[in-house]
Amino acid sequence: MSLRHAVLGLLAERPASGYDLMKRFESSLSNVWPATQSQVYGELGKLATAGLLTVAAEGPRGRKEYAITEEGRAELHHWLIETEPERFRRSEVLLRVFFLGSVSRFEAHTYLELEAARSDRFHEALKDLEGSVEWGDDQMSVYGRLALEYGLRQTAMQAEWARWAARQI
Amino acid sequence: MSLRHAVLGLLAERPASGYDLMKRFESSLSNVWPATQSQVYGELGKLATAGLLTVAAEGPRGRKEYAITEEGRAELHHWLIETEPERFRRSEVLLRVFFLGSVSRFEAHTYLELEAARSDRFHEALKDLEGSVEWGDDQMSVYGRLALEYGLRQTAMQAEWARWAARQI
DNA sequence: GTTCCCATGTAACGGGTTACATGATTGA
DNA sequence: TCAATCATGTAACCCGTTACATGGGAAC
Repeated sequence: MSLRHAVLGLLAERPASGYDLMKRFESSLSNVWPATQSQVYGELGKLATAGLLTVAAEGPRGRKEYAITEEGRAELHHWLIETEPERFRRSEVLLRVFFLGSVSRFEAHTYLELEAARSDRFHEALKDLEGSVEWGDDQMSVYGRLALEYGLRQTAMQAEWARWAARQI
Repeated sequence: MSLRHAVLGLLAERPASGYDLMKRFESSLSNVWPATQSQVYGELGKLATAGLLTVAAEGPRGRKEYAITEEGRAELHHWLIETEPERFRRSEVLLRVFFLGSVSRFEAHTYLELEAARSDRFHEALKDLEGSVEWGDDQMSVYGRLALEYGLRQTAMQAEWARWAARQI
């Protein structure tokens, strides 16, 4: 049920149309909470019906600009502060590790080395992203940087673990 | 589409009934790939129809013991070695971080410290698990330990990151 | 005038969760 | 005999993905 909060969170910063939101999902939230166009438009409709958003303005080409309401802000705050986030679940990488006993040691070793290389590549991609984004003083820049640092630490840890695991075999 | 591979992977070790599989999902895979009872029974039916499993034996109370076929093993091997695992997606913890600008600095700081404490608690729970499991020489023990080490490193990294992030604010 | 970008929506499908429904066997 | 455990299955619902469908406005 977090897509609604992602939408509320983005609109809390400033009003936007569904189209605008999609771009922001793609540019800043894609690694954290991806969403498709049909999902976003659907959710905007539901949130407006529920009174957490309003259509603040209508523009050309049927553009509807949504703005968060007081109830919307209250719901966002409630979610952020008073509810616990879901712990991580479902890792395809780890699921495979459980079954490495069903292939040869050589294949298992290769899998883990490959996984290390993939983590390195992702780590580098995040560093490139860090270098290419124009970081400002806005909300998204400040907190987006914290999230990116998490990604850097995560990918580094994954690569180290995979190399360690490969040595264990 | 990984539930089918989880089922194949468990049955590759030894034949089992749906009921047996559920217990194994709960005891060893719960942190990596949780599954519900209705999912497991449904998947067993589909896999048997597709010829990746067979009903090897029937027991009391309508018990059906499933065994993996050669095609099943081939599919498991193909998935494990020749396909790429999905990279991590959707972190509710990080989604919230993006929106910490919409609450006070004090609340943002508290959230991150709380997150650090939650990571510590999960880390300790994993250590307890490590101490309580009877580790043998079987496939699941060897590779399960690698997965558990990942969890330990992950939770440690999360706690460190959250404390670092709290200091940034 | 044609191509890009802006802009919104619907439909079909698949996977996951929860709840419902049923019943046999074992052991205290 | 009663409770716990073994054992299988179905139905409804929600969420996410992919594909389809449509059209206005701006710039060249």
